[in-house]
Amino acid sequence: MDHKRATIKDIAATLRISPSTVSKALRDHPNIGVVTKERVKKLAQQLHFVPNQAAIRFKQQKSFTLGIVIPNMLDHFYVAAVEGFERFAYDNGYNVLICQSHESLQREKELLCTLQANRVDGLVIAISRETADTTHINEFVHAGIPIVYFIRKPINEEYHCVCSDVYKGATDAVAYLVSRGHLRIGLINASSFWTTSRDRFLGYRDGLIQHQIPFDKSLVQESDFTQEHNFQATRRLMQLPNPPTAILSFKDQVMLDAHNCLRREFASNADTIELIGYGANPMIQYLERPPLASLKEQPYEIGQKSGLLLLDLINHPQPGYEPQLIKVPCELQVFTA
Amino acid sequence: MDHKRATIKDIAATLRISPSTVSKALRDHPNIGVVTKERVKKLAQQLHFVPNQAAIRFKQQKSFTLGIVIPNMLDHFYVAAVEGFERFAYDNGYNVLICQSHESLQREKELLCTLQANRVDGLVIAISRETADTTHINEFVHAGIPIVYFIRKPINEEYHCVCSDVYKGATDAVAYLVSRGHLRIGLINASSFWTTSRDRFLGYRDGLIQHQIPFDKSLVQESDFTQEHNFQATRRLMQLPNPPTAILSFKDQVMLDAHNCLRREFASNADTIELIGYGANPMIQYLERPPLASLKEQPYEIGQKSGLLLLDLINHPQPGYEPQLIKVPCELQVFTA
DNA sequence: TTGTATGCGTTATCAG
DNA sequence: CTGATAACGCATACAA
Repeated sequence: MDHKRATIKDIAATLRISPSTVSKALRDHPNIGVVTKERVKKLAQQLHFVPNQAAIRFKQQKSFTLGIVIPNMLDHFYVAAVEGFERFAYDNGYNVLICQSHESLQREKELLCTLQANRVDGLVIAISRETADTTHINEFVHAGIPIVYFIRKPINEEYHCVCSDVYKGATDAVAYLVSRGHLRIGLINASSFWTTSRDRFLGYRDGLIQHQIPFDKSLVQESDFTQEHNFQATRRLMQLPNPPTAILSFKDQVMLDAHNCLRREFASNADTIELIGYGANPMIQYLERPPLASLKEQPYEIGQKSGLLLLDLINHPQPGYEPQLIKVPCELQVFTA
Repeated sequence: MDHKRATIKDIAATLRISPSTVSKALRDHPNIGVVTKERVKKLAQQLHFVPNQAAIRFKQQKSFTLGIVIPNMLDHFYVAAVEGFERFAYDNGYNVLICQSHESLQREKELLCTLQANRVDGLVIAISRETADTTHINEFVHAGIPIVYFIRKPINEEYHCVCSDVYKGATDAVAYLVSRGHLRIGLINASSFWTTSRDRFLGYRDGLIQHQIPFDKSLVQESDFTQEHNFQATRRLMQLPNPPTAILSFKDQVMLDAHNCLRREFASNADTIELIGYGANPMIQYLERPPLASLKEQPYEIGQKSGLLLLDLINHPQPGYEPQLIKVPCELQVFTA
């Protein structure tokens, strides 16, 4: 039963025709007679012939494999982004190697090395928290492998990028909070290495300015994605002489920790502080007293568009391709009635 | 910059030695002189030489790639299992193709076909909800590709399998509920195709018997993972003439829906009904009134052990390998103080 | 110690 | 319409 798998040669030998004829017949090459095609295809079926991708890849000098690097898969946001990308890739005949950096620069470097050894035809990456230096990524660019940043992009690199329109999201959130009477609005933001942080900040600041609310930099705190730091950032805000009455957070995860912190440590105001995050995490529906709102992003579309852009770069390599910056809208979703 | 990548031939030509010498030198073959090795390695570095895995795979007739098929990645449990598997695979020089069936048999078949075309060296699979027939999987077995079922296994197939010891988990849960005075304990279970459902059921039933509690089959309901059905199953239990005072659920997701259903539709008893699920979902920490407990499983270890077993099967192919059944313990984690 | 020859499965090119 | 041949990058058995 488990003898070697059938190859084109086997088919050719059995049918006493040449391998190249078989190859063409299987792929419906116009130069092959209908009768021959039929015979070949029939036998191929009988032998459970499946073309050896390894050989094709080798021959074509193309791996038909794309790499996608994300910080982790515990975040539904990234999972959805991967799915959008993967679906698009599969539909176009590509495999996808999914890699998690776990927010480690070291690991990210190793992954890129593996991906390079695997001769991926293209790469989509959301850089790790630690990725301030991008030499390892630029190596890919030098090797001529198309790259698309997505979700997170280093602030000083001008490359193709697909991400949420977090700027508009922030201004919308601020506008909504102002409409509910808030004048002291806090921001818990993430690494300033990323454009996605800077854009949230700019949206927040411009949102305030649009409503003639003075910008107060003590109301802006930085955190990462650890519960510890999220709690600390929340405390710093709440211990201000004039604490905020509403907080916009970089992500729902951060918002949930802030929510928890308020409940445990600032119980007296916990219910009056209104919170908005990014992501519209589906788990929020299970909370008894949900936060105010979240900016619902479209990670699936982000993944899809990254794939579209990447394949375009692969199929139409142009030296001076102007860096594309694609922004996918996000929308305020209000939880409390 | 983006000219073709260096190959062994390039190095050989530059150094005016033969490709095979280069090949051996790079892999520290004992037959090569130290001086030559040095020269080769130095130049390889300079040229940023990375061995072409595609060629190696082709040559070796091995893909150094493993497949892992799971229902989806939205469930942290599967994500952790994938991670355990992946880490183990990477550490042993294998790549991993992660595939999601999205609980669709059709998609599962397509995925297996792709994996076969990619000549994966082995496969780990948690079958979809719809997978009652396993012909498509048996094809792999016939092709001589090692397979390990994990997490979910069809009830009528005797193959290698790694999963949680859900039987013991269920008896433990029942024992704990009994110790808290419960005599009417419900069970919301999943598809009876799976051993993992049957074992939960057996553990539940035997647990009751051990405590001289009569088994009442109306207390056992089946659901899938949709919120709709989870709500329905909960309603069916609560609308019994003599409803349960505690419910054991197939998964935390099911338990959370039951929790929600109770709160919304049976508010008067919502707080007295004690709930136990499987999975110890980390999001539970954010609930104000968490359920009673959850059986904490060890998905990472399950993934790891699946990898270990799979690699063993790949490296020591034995025709009459006795099917291994590996059970990873799970432990009751109590949330309410 | 080093080099030469061969083949893995497929496809592209060119000749018949 | 069909077939022969070469090539992709590497590893290996064998020859020198």
